[in-house]
Amino acid sequence: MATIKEIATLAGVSRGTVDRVLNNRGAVNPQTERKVRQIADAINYKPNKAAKSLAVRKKNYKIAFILPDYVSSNPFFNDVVAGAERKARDLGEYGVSVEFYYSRFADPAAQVELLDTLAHEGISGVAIAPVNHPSVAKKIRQLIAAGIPVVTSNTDIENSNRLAYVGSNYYEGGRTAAGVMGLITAGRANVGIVSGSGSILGHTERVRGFTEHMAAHEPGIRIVGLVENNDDDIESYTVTKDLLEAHPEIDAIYITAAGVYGAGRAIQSLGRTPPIRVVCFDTVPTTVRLIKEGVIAATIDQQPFVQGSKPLGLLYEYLTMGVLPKKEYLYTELGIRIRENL
Amino acid sequence: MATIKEIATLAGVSRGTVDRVLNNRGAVNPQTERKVRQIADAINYKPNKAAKSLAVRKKNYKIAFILPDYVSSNPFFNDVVAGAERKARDLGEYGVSVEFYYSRFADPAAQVELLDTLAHEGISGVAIAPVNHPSVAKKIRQLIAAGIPVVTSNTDIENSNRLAYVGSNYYEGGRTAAGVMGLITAGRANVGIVSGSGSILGHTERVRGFTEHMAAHEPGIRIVGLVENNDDDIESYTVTKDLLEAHPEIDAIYITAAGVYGAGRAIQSLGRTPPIRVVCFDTVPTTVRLIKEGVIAATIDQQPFVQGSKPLGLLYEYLTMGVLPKKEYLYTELGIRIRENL
DNA sequence: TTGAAAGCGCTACCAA
DNA sequence: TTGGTAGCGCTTTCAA
Repeated sequence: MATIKEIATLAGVSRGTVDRVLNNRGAVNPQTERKVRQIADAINYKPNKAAKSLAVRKKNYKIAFILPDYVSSNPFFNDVVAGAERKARDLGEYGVSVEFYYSRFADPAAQVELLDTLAHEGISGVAIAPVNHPSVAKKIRQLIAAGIPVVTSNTDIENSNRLAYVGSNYYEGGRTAAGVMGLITAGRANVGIVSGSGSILGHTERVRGFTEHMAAHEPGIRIVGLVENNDDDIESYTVTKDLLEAHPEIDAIYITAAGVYGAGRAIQSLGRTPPIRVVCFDTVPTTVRLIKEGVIAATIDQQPFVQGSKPLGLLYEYLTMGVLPKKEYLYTELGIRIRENL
Repeated sequence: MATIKEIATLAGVSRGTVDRVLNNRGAVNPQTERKVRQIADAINYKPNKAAKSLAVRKKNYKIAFILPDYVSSNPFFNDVVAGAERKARDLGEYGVSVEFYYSRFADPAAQVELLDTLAHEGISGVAIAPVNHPSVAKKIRQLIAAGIPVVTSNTDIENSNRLAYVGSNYYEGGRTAAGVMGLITAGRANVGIVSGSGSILGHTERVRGFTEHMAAHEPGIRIVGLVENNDDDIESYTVTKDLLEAHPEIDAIYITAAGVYGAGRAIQSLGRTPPIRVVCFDTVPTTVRLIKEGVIAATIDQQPFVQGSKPLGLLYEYLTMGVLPKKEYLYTELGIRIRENL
């Protein structure tokens, strides 16, 4: 384990000089620089992370995690928050603090203002589930330009220049759901789709991935109808019931977003034989219950815990070690869950 | 962020004393002790991990990872090794070194000797995929007694008193496979089982989990035969072929261990219609290929990467922070993989 | 352009 | 039973 001190001794310079070379700060005589670099990789120098994060502790890093305010009513986000809080505690033990903020959904102006305030209060980094609006993208670009790293979580936003996105690949999620549907129906089914909202990108992508995969690989599967539930369980219940009554031939249902419980209850109440095969997303408590009751065959999980924890981890690495995320798109894994591996 | 120094000031004692109290080293006046403890949790003291691991760096921790020597011929273990190497690199940046050892499979004496040598050479901790033999368990107990933490990976060993086990829950893996089989056959199938070896606990557990689940929940699924391939692809090819020829009624195959490629090729070569539904374990390259070709419907993944990385992480936490694993059994997740979410 | 030194929070050792 | 101090590897500041 080589250290800066060793390099300094070998090069016959001070530790400060070595530091300047290795971290490109301040000016150094090109001769010395070359010598130091050469020695550094000759002895395979790797900075000690514990020492690094101890030394920068004086900076008192503060990270903000901005979530939409509907998190409390959406059990999916419970797990995102749990992941974030867990990581926040870990980072606390390294001297970094995390604060949570909730900004009104569908109100880009409010989110922009919050970002602005945080920037002025000297926040060190930001994790955010952004409202998809150009004004938010612009504000994020400003933070980035001011040297404040930003990572998006759960939903991404274009042209924002954020460091990375941590979340689901919605299109692939749709394809995976299609694959599961193909397997459990042996390639023959009439599918009804219950989606969230046509104006939310993630939902439409999940529909697109599903239908495109079916069109390409499953000639025996027809999509016979699509309804929207606006992520509301009651609405979900009624539109699903209407859909099933209007299309008695439906023997499979694909639910792309929230409202799984409402749709599930509608399906259950009709009690069709043979039973309707249902595929949906996320592993919230009501969904677990419906899987156990045999109403839902499978659900696709998108690692909400990771969506909470990883953005904070990336910001920490960037701030204390100067390490950029390996990839711009850090997609969470698409886990297929059935009764037996819940 | 409270520090030891602050506590010392508030309590009117030295930092050394606070350290003694908080880490239970050396004797301290009960009065002082109470006072220090009280202040510590009044200001919610949490030790700084970076500082902790920097300070213990002088100890120059060395961890050994002992794997069976067949890892090189078993692609599943490539991922275990990859996970371990990745973590080893990370730990290197915190001043901890990791060395890999390969001990002959099915030779408990060799593994015992290796453990003994390492202990005498002053190893700090051991991660091991143990040979399941009482002599190995006994040696592990000795290391534990000597203060050397041991964590098992991939396979566990009874009565060894190791800190924790990181790996698959094989019984649950069998149940999950049964669940998948139930879904993709709509509950009607004649299943042939291709297992590894009746003398390897993991394999028999996967058979047990599968058959018990079928007996309890799937009246329409019959298990009509079981053959063993000894984890060899050629043997797997021939026994699978024989099984299918002896039982023309078989329309589903469950493979519990290695030899997936051989079995898959046998199934493929017979070209039955309707196609035989196949469920197996692990996501090695040949399995991926067979899934893409439509021969295998689904595979159950057991996070080999985690089996490599987590044991090292646990040992690091224990050695530098004195933190014990949260649980004794750290089961990896059972991920269902199909063509679309490989 | 460089060196010297203090300090991040914790551990460990020696002296009292 | 306690205090004082040096040191882990790195960053940062001040002076030269």
